[in-house]
Amino acid sequence: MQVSISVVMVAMTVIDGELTVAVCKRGSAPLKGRLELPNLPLTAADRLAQTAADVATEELGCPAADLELEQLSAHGAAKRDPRGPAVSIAWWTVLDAPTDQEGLTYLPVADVPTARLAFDHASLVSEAVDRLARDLRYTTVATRLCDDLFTMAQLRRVYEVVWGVELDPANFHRKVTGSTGFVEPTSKVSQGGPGRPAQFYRRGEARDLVSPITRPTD
Amino acid sequence: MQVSISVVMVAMTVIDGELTVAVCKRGSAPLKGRLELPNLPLTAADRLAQTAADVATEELGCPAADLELEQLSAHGAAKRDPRGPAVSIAWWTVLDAPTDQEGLTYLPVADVPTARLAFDHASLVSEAVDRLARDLRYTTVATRLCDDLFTMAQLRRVYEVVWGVELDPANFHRKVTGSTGFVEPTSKVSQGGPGRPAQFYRRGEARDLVSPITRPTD
DNA sequence: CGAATAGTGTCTTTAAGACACTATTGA
DNA sequence: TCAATAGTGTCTTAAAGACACTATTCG
Repeated sequence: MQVSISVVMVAMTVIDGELTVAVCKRGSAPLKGRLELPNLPLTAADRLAQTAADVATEELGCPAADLELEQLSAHGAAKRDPRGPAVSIAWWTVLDAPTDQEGLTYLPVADVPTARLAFDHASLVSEAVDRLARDLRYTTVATRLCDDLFTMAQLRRVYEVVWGVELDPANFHRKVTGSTGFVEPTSKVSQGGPGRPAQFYRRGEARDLVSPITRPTD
Repeated sequence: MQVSISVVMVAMTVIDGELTVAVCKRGSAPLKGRLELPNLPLTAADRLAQTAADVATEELGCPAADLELEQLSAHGAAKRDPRGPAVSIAWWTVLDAPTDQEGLTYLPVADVPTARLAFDHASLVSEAVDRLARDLRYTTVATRLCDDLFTMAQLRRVYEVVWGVELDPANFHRKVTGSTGFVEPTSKVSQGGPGRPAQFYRRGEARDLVSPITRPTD
């Protein structure tokens, strides 16, 4: 059986202390005008990863080279598209800041249940948020939600926003700096805010954490 | 673009202290006679999970109701099939024992690199083994690699085979029995072997472990 | 009996969590 | 000065690992 395949992207970023997801308005039928996740049709069978990169570059307005895209899952649907049966392959990624791509908006994930996203996109967001929350424990993905230079407090706020908890600053600092390859200290310090200036860090080489960051209320 | 989709299954089980994967011989071109993973073409776009269940039932000879199938990943290939471009969607599962389905053999995963599996199936096996090794830490999947009734030593051997390590029987016993919902004790005890008879356990209700089983040499 | 395996007790070490305390800035 | 935030010290508690020890079977 021949089906058409679309590649869908769940791109998350933190804005004003809220976890948000990039969405755009559908420009054509079916469900014209409804919010949906950025996506593109697959144009060649051996271009799965390339099409995901294209979605990032063209729909998200962010060069794929700056991102780490990860495959999430594949879903089938019989009548998504009037032209025939379709399968969607979902990917996810995180951005250190919202892009200002034309037509793209960032929807707080807390508002997704009431935003009536097109097709099964609401469940894809929920799947991606679960995946991100899990990956925060075992990987260094949180550093990709921060700027190139970030303070320990900024990194900690990523965990607090995604997990919806408060973490002890002292223990978090010790845990992160004690995890080989998580962050690298720089000689720069923050300035301007209240309180003692904080040291800036940048991403370390590690992708996986040897010992996980404990998520409270486990 | 219209492509054909195949659903591929990586089914693993332990035989004689070795982790093995179910493979069969290709019956048609291309690569006729080469070993490959069990698979079926997708026949309807909204039947992704159903087709995976069909592969289990028809190719593996194991009713899908007895298994937990999990999606692994999707891969594209331009010239897999001479009839046109194709995408494969891989799933994985574990069996408590090899099935005796006609034409199916169980290949030790250690032999996969030299067995020249068709297409990208060798990398799918490697991806599934990694996933299984990871899931042993965080889930109760190991109980599905055992019979309905199993001893603590049999459960421990699953970990030892997949991880390729030795675990302390005393600490393993305490950790597993102390993990809520992992196993349920029965009143039965083993008999016939050397040494003190062991208590039989059966699977508990839990799917995820509150606190992971530590993998040595982390 | 001794060899083998099951299972418990217990000590040591490590890591997490709580939180007091010091450090350094802006108002 | 105080309020605020950064970061260190240190105590308590929980869990992992090592391994001695007991329990129960077979040959």
